[in-house]
Amino acid sequence: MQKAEAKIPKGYRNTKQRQAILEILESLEIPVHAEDIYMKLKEKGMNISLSTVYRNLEMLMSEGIVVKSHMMNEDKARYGLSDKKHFLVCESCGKILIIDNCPFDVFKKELMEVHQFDITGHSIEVYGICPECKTKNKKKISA
Amino acid sequence: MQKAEAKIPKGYRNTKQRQAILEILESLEIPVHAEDIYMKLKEKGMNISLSTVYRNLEMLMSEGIVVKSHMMNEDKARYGLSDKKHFLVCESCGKILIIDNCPFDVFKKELMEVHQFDITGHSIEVYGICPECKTKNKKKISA
DNA sequence: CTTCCTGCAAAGAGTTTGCATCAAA
DNA sequence: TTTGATGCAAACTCTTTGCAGGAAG
Repeated sequence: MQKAEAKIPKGYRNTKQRQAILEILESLEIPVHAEDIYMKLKEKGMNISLSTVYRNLEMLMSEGIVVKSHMMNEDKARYGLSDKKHFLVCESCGKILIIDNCPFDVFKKELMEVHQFDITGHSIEVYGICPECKTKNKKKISA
Repeated sequence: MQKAEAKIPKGYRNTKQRQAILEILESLEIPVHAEDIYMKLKEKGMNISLSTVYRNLEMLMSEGIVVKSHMMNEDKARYGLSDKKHFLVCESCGKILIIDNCPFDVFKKELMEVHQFDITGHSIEVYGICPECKTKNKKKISA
């Protein structure tokens, strides 16, 4: 199974900033804050501004390539390619895992019938405590 | 099945603003913006400030009584009692329905085993087009 | 009385926008 | 050459915070 490569959609110019933003998003396992993208590109020596990042993210969202999500307990949004949209978040350390087998489709049909909605998408975030944090907490208690 | 009534948790003073915020939350079917709560109380003639609303929402969240959620395409958070946390949102008109039978528990066990997480909570938002908007769109096209 | 809570105003933080310049096509 | 895209700075909006006065217990 090959990774689908996100490309700049037709009708938009191929600028190096735009290209770089897409590459960053592809290289990441989890969705990130707009400023993370900005910082990573700055570190690479690229001349880019935060507004360019935001403007491109907005364009990519409108084209369905990027999905925006808000984690509980976070004040800023995260952005990621649209195939990474189901998360398992550790409430203790903030670690984020991607859930790749989404069981939602089973439920989707029922939901469409009951509410007569045409379902276009969904977003799932699951919160919990990761194995590492569970271990740390045990140590604290027994110490 | 009787509706569980949310009360001001122990250790906090019983002020009329706090009480009123809780009553508003109980009276609503769907989660609302902080400013909605503020406006509703202002309309009722209550002397209250937006910061009081935010401070109380924060307290209620820390006590697990209120849940904060960000809808896609919205810039501000919504707050609701914690039993109302699964939404069906119309992308066209913004209408929000509560999904009350959450199928997630089936999946939860598997997730805990695979990732060794202690699952503490989750959030689900489903997006689509509601029946009314489907009808409107059809009319537009045929006109 | 004591301490928490509130209202007000100001500060903060993330995101958006206006505008002149730059570069893709 | 044309027009979309960028960088910078300023503007906006939601949310948080400091502080002095007020109310709950």
